[in-house]
Amino acid sequence: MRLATWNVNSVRARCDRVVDWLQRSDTDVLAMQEIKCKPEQFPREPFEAAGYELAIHGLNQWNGVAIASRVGLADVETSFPAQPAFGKPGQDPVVEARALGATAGGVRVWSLYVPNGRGLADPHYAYKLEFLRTLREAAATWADAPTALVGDFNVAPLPTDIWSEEDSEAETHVTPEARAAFHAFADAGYTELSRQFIPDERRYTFWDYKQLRFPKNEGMRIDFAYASPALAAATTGVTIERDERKGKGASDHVPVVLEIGAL
DNA sequence: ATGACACAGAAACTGTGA
Repeated sequence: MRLATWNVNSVRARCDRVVDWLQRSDTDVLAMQEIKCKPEQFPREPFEAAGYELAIHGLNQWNGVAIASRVGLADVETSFPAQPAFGKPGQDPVVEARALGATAGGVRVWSLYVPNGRGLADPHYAYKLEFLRTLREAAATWADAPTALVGDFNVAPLPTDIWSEEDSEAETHVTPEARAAFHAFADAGYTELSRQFIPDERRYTFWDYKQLRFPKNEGMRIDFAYASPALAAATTGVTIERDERKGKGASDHVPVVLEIGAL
């Protein structure tokens, strides 16, 4: 089975490219982030015509997560236990559309879009750390089953996971706190599989649209796949689909794909 | 060889992303 994660940066703007890649890559399950729409706005038809079922969680034009599967899709959850809410001062906090769980092909798949953090003094940064902490606590209770925590973690865990640690637009991605919160999933029994299979430096999953970042390979590795022990043992390979960043109409992120054998 | 921000809606601008 092939399981992928991809921050698509609007599924409506990217629909053709996403479905085309799904079929070309022979992917069975795709966890998407930043679909940027409500369920009723999601372009279901091309996915269903290609043989995929859908689970969709979106509240408005921001965030939004989905899972497409052609190997079954069951037991959908639209948040994890104790997932934190966020709201601007004076607004009611909302549990945003940043997590979606479903069982596909025998794997409990969580499509995750970790908050950006915005700035070190911004409440969004505390929200990001709290999101990672509560997710890890929930994940610790799932570790006995084949479980995949995949998505955009918005953390560059190693200095070599970012083209420049001085990039002010990514200051919340490289702090000791954010990196510790990322690595803590290992304490819950999980293995990050892209690192295990692709230890090379400067192998990024995101390149900003601005300033020729992609042709200059000035990016970040921020999309990851944490696996519980049973899933980690069954995974035989990982790829980063760098070619999907090329050309007009690309997302600023590319897919990360797990090749999974018998569980 | 990949190419000089993009997406959505509150819309001819702002919020958001990273």
